[in-house]
Amino acid sequence: MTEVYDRLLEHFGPQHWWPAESRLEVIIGAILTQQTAWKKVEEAIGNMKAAGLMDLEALADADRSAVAASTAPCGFYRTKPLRLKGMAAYIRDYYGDVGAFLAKEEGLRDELLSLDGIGPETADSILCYAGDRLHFVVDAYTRRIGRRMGFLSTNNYDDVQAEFHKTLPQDIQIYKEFHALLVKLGKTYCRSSPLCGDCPLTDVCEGSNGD
DNA sequence: CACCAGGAATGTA
DNA sequence: TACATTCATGGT
Repeated sequence: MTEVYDRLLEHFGPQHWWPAESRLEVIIGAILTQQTAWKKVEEAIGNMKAAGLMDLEALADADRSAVAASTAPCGFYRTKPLRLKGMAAYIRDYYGDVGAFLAKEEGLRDELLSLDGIGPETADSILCYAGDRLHFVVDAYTRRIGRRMGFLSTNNYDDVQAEFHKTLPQDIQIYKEFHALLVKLGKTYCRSSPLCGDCPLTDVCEGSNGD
């Protein structure tokens, strides 16, 4: 697994994840990017900034329709605006600000999971990229690649994450970079089998199908 | 036309 | 517990 990381980093270089100006922006982006191309998330975040919604108070108190107008490029107009507002209201009401919320030592992941619209991957994205916690982010590419490369034996989210946690160095930068690199590899070579021939890791990849 | 994007919630067996 | 469906928009 670590060899895969080394070779991906050498081949693709640093991916500079997570692109954001603040931790709130990471959280918002994590919710907006669900089943949505990142380019659209950038548009939506730009819209939110222009509308003054990149702020915990403003977002929590904003009209759902106003938030929807900004997040429109990301689709899910009935759910995402409510989820963003719900998240903002929760953090504001119970912690005051994002920093205080992310500083919580225990139970932070469970608390994130209790919020509407935040599942395992989104929670770990927030913990890893906004909170600098050692929570590896497991996505569809990660499981597919891990299985093809032969370094993952299970498919369950928590089990896959545990494999990474026990194999990787306890280094937040590696956690951040590795996940970004796996997404980069997946988007570039693992979408359709013909591309596998040009993949830089064909020598350690067992096959192109099996999904 | 089908398929997917830096998933989650809900329903079914 | 393990799948299947729905959510919405825009790109390929």
